[in-house]
Amino acid sequence: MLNQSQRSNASVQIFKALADPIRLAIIQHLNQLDHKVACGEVGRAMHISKTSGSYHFKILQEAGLISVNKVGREKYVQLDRSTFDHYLIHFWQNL
Amino acid sequence: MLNQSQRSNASVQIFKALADPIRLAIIQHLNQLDHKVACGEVGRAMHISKTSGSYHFKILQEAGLISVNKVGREKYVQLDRSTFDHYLIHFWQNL
DNA sequence: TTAATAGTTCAAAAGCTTTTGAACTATGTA
DNA sequence: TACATAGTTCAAAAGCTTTTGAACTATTAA
Repeated sequence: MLNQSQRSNASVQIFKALADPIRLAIIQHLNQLDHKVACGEVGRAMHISKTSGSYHFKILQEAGLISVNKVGREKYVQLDRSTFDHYLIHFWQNL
Repeated sequence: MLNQSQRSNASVQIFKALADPIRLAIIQHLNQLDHKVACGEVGRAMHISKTSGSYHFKILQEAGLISVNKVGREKYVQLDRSTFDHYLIHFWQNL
């Protein structure tokens, strides 16, 4: 039988990124704000350590669920709604 | 910080169920057939052991992504599209 | 009966994910 | 300059998921 990477594809990566309570809470928070916000500020609102925040934002970014831009020492993040649309809203078309 | 079960909720369970290449392949297969089919038949089509099949169907069922009915010694499964609609198609409304 | 088939359960092993704290880079401020 | 702040990286530990084969239940067929 095939191993993880042999079967892996983009949908699996998206759903793994969504399959975590902290990351869903981050998404909910970013959705409510609906504008760019610094990682640290979000992390503080989630009551997680900065290391843990860094880890979760990386997973969301690699899945294409957030877009990122760095300004000075701060990293601003924002939802990338086109990815949600593609994999969730149009799930059956894309399967 | 909270542990897994303290944060867990239904969306996380759904996305965990979707976050696996074998289970996505099963969903794809059931979607194409669009009628009841026995677990064993699906498992054979996926080239997985029956133990592994039993494990994956349990996860899909507990997430509410499939409905199940047993006839004799066979267990027939079918997609529950209302769950997909609720958590994927209406993702933002439900967040 | 006996044997075959569909599926489940169990515990162990293998594999993957998440958290942690310390050490780090880079930028901004006094 | 020195110090503070935002975020990253690393390795180890803790925790969770998946696969495996053997043993099991229940049903069907010869």
